[in-house]
Order: sequence, then C-alpha cells, then structure tokens
Amino acid sequence: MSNLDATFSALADPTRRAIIARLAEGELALSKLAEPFDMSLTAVSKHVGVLSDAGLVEVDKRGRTRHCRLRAEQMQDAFEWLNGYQQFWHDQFDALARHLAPTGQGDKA
Amino acid sequence: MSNLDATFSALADPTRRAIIARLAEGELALSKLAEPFDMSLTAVSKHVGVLSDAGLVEVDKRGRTRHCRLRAEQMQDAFEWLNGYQQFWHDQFDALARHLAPTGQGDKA
DNA sequence: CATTTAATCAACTAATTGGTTGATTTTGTC
DNA sequence: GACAAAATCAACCAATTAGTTGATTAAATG
Repeated sequence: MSNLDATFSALADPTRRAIIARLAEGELALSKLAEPFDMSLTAVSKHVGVLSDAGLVEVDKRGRTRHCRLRAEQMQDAFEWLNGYQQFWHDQFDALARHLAPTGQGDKA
Repeated sequence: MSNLDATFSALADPTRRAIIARLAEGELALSKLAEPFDMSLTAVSKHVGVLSDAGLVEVDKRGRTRHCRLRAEQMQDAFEWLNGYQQFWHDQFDALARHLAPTGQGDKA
C-alpha cells in the first residue's frame, strides 16, 4: 500500500481525525486518549493501530501504559499531493470570476 | 458523512487519484477516461461514482456518453485541514534541528 | 432496420472495516 | 500476595469496498 493510500484512508475516519487533534496538544497515554470517545478502549486501540501503521502516530511502551504522540510530518506527502491541485482550483476560480465579471483589462492591469 | 470523510476516503484509492490526475488535464468521456486502467468499465464507473458522491468530479450526460470533469475546489477543505497541522510539523522539524545543531545564536540572528 | 458503442444494472464474491465482548497478560500499588 | 488498572488478544458480527460477469438500455451510424 502506498504511503498516500495509508495516509488518506487513515484520515478518512472522524474518530481518527479527532485522535490526531487531541494528540496535537501533547502526548497522551492510550487510556487518557480514549476517554472522550464513546467506544471501547479496544476500538480506540485499533484506531491508534491504523494511525500507527500509517506512520501518523508513534506509540511507545512505558510500564503498563502506552504513550501516543503525533508524527505530523507524515502528513506532508498528502499535503503536497493536494497542494498540486491548489493552483488548479485557483485557476478555476479565476476563470469563473473572469466569466462573471469581465473587466476587459484583466490581462493588462 | 462529513465532507472530510468523503473526500479523504475518495482520495485513499490509487485508481481514484489517477482518475483525478487524468481529469486535471481536461474533461473526458467515461470510456476514454477508463482506457488506461486495467479493469472493467463498470469498475471505473463505480470509482467515478465515489468521486462524484464526494463532489470531486462532475458527470454530465451528452447523448450516450458521460463526460467527467474535475471539481478541484472540493479538495479545499481537506487541504485546509492538513494545513492546520503544517505549522505543527514545521515546529517539530525546527525543534529537531535546534536539538541536532545548536548554534547558540539561533534566536538572535 | 440492424449493428455497434457507451454506459448502467443486478447479482455475486472476497476482503476489509469498525465495532463488540470476554478472557488474558502485564504492571503498579495497598 | 492480592487486587486494580492498562492494554492486548481472539473471536465474532454487520456493513462496506473493490472488483467481477452477464444482461439490458439507449444512442449513433451503416
């Protein structure tokens, strides 16, 4: 599975995006991380597993707890992929704007 | 399903990203669009359906053909979501850099 | 009108996903 | 040593996904 496959598919779940948002505020033990979610610890653990497989989260064992921290850099490729189309949607927007409100001097000014 | 759910999950498939890449070069009839892919037309049609449900592609009927065009603006929310973490991974990178090569004058210069 | 082309539909399959529960393992604490 | 807490494991379930094939519909063309 490509990096992008794993990243985008990890980000496609709202629980996992919420996990990322929580971890952005700092490292958390799994049980603390799981608290706000209305599902079993097992379920959260699986989500963390998906994020970890995608490289978005790092888990390290400390005693009986597992500490999770965000590896935000791993989102870069996905970001860059989307960024490649940003110019495209700006162009589309510009084209639409020119179509709706032609000034007749857009090219010169 | 949230917008982000649909967008990220649509982007999680390599065939669908390839479809987007093709459409970025211009509008295409479904059969033309499907040509390079090693799968049935039905399969490609389903992928286009997923992209269309996510608002990433627009399909319009013309005679017996279906013409597909990219709606790149629909990627903006996903882009912005990721962008919110860009600062975060830059910070992490900077922190690492300071850790590896402390110059002692990084703050002043 | 007969044929070909574009596409969808319906039905099926195998694999994956997101969740559950109950039992177990490991670790810290009284 | 006994107990509570943190987490995993194993098994299961229902829904979804990515693909297939064969039949059908609809439009263009000889």
